[in-house]
Amino acid sequence: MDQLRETLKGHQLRTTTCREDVLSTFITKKNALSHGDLEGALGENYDRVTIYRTLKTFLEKGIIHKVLDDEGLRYALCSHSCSEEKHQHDHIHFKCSECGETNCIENLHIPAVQLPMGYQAQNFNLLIQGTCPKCS
Amino acid sequence: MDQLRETLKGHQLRTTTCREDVLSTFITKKNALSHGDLEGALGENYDRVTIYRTLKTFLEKGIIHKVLDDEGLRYALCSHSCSEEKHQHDHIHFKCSECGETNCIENLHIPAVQLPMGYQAQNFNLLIQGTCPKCS
DNA sequence: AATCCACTTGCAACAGAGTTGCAAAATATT
DNA sequence: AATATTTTGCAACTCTGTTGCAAGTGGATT
Repeated sequence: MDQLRETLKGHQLRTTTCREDVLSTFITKKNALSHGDLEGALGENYDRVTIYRTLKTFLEKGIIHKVLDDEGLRYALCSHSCSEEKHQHDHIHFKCSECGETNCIENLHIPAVQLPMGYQAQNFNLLIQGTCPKCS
Repeated sequence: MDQLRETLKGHQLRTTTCREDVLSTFITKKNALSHGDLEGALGENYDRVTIYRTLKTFLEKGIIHKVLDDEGLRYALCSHSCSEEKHQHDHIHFKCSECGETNCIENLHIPAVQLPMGYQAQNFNLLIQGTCPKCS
């Protein structure tokens, strides 16, 4: 529980109960979470707006990153400690069509892609859909 | 202009002016379009709701597919004729951070990825962000 | 532990995106 | 031209996300 305070302090953030609870939710559930998921988990305790603002702050500080699939926007913890300046920008996410969960796949590189002339790539985001180990 | 009617008929759709105009917009502008883009282009002529429903219909019939980036949802024409049953599911999209346009990159395969044990992939969606030929 | 300032929260109100029900209009078929 | 079926426009609504502001809290200082 003190680890939470450490993480927040490490990103120059005041420790508030909402931030601790949101961060802790991301850590215990390991999959990507939408605002709605968090509202479901903590909604009694905090205002909708506060959760939105917490997510925005965590994004800016590099604690979480956006995850997109055709159902909408989710967030997941950044694996290697990202900071405000330095972000790890290549992500692979796996969305299970059975259980609907989306997870980051760590320790896996996106293979190089030969882009046509003139395109300059900055970052890559791969979304794989299929069946996860739990559901197959 | 008659090609539009052919395409619609080919997907068992009645030809209406709205559908023709939406389809024609996708063909002339070649990049991915959001509902807002279409509303901007044709908004005087058709109701918001009608454009939403047209997009939904086109999606179901496999005429267009979803394209996602962190700014939201867009749609783009399916390259090889997709049908209601058979969809080409691997897509590479390039989003230019300068001009904001998102385009499908055709004729380019996503290299194989070694997924951890237990994961079964069905389709791949790669979003590359960077600078496009026009802007570099 | 009391004070202070800056930051954070809750509330209300708003803006935008997307959906649904229903009556009127348009399409394709005979 | 008449018909059944599909599509459209309108109104109303839901869901997601944002903004301004006053009240409350965190944490550094004394």
